[in-house]
Amino acid sequence: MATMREVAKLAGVSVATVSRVLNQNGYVNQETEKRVKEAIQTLNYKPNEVARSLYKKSSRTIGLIVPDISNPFFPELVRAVEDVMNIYDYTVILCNSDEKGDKEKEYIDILKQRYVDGIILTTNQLTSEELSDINVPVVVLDRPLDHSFPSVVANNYEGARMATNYLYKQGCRRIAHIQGPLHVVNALERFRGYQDEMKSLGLWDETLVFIGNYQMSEAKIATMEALTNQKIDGIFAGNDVMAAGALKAAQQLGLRVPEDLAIIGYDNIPLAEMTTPELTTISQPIYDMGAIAARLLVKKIEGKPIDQIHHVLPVKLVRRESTR
Amino acid sequence: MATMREVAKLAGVSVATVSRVLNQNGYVNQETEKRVKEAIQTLNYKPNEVARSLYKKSSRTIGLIVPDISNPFFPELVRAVEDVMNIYDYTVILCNSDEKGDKEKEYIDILKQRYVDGIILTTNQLTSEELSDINVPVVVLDRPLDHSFPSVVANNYEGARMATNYLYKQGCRRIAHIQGPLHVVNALERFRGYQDEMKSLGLWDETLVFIGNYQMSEAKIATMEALTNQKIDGIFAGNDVMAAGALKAAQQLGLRVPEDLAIIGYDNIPLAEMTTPELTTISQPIYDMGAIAARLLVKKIEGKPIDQIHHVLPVKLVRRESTR
DNA sequence: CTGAAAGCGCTAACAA
DNA sequence: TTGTTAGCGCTTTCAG
Repeated sequence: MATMREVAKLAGVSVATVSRVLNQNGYVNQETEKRVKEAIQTLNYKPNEVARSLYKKSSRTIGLIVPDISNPFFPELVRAVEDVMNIYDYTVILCNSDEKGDKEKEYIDILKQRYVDGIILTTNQLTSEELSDINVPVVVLDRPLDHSFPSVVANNYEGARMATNYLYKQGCRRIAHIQGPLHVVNALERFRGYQDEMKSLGLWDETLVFIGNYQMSEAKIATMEALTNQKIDGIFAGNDVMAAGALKAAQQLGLRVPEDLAIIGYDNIPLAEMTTPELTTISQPIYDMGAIAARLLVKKIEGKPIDQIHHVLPVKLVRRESTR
Repeated sequence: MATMREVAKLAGVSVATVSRVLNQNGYVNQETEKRVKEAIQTLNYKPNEVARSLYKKSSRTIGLIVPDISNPFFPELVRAVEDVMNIYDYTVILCNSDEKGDKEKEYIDILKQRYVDGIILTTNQLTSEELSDINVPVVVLDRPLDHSFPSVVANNYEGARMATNYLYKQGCRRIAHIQGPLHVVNALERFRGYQDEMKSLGLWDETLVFIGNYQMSEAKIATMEALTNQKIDGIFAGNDVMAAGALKAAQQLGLRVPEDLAIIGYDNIPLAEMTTPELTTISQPIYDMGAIAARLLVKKIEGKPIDQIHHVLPVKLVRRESTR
């Protein structure tokens, strides 16, 4: 890797001049500019980003903290963030927090030590007080915190009501809910949406609620148990992975889906089209969420005006085969 | 963020001394060491990694280039790499190449500009000549290149023979193959394994081979067509995603799986357990592959001796419900 | 329009 | 055992 000094020498100018043509700031003679550009070409010079970062206190890098990239909801989100950041010439450091506040904090420190220009957080173990002294632009994605940071979330509450109501309209009256971990805000909101809808339908019964922890295996076990002990004709699962688990349980018990039991998931991850029957689900604009968050972060970093701080994206029902 | 100078001032010593206690090199008085440590504590000092990188020409960061994180094979691989790198205090920059040589090259340049200490490549668009002047430690993962770089791959050829032979032993005689994109080395090897096994079984017939491009939808369409035009009693799909597509096609045509048609996939991604029937598949130790590659890279970076340069990990057959 | 020089925060000789 | 100094490669005043 050639250095700027070498380019300068070859072009017969000072490093300051090279820097000027590189960053297109300051005045520089047409002639010299051409010579410098040639030198850059022949040496295949690429500026050293580390040196640049040290001076600028900014690294054209952002941190992206997700709970776990192997959770099928996140790959698309991560991809979207990477795509957008790539357009703006930022690089992304990926961090898996496993929903642990400690790991999140640790990563935030590590990222700050590297002069990241911003952080996208997909997590909510940290309170906003703990984040208050972070002094790096932050955008919160998928997991709302409070109103102190720009955020991009989908309308979990509405989606849950929509799902529950759809099952009702399909004729279900004993509608169970398999809930995700309630310390995860969106799981809580989905539960609330379900609860409110059931109440307004006059169908609320707390024994219809089960814990699935966003895991297929746990959801399957919980569903097995629920289905054998209760009369249930519809299930609203807190995510698609749990819906797949519920589907398995139903099939194992010899129930027909959707005839005997309707199932609806949440997220619309690729898996939802791969099961048989395919899953009816609430679709979140996952890619858009990531892309919007990334754009928001870039604007914050560059100090550009932000028209809207909090984005609540609409969700929609995708009818497939697991409901009538 | 406090700087070293501030720590030095507070402790009443020179920055050199602070550096010494920080890096535990050189001699330093017990007393002063204590004072320095206190100062570090009270200021909550964290060394500036960028400055450190500039001097050391090393950033405790590695680049991980994958084709596409949304392809369900990669999240687990990425997770493994991140986990291991995290243990050794390295940070990972994620790059999606979409199998494009240009993007790969571009990312490699960007990574080098940032003084990454190493790169893990999960791709094979670049020839080893193009990579020869890279002068950064590289480990090749999942997609073998040639023998110039350390590599970690699973035994694709054996896996394919195993899958094909298993279908044969289950009584299948007209065994089709849905192949992945042949410019992807592992897809090619799986095809070769299938071909060789079919030949040695005396069953080889080139009209039994279809293109699925590692995509569910394409595999579904190809299977539909194949199934209506041909007599086929077994399908070996180049990956699980395509196996899921084949399964859908079969079900849509009213074929029973595995009774009328046996299907076997490849990869053993989580999806394989979510379909009904669950997919019999060839299991690759995905997490291990990532972890071994990461360990290999760390050893290369730290100049430690490497006992084995090329790792070909064994695969195994996982019997589930899509075969008899 | 251009160059010299200082400095981003850290590390590693070299002296003391 | 400690401080001084130079320098990693770049950017930006400040003089010319």
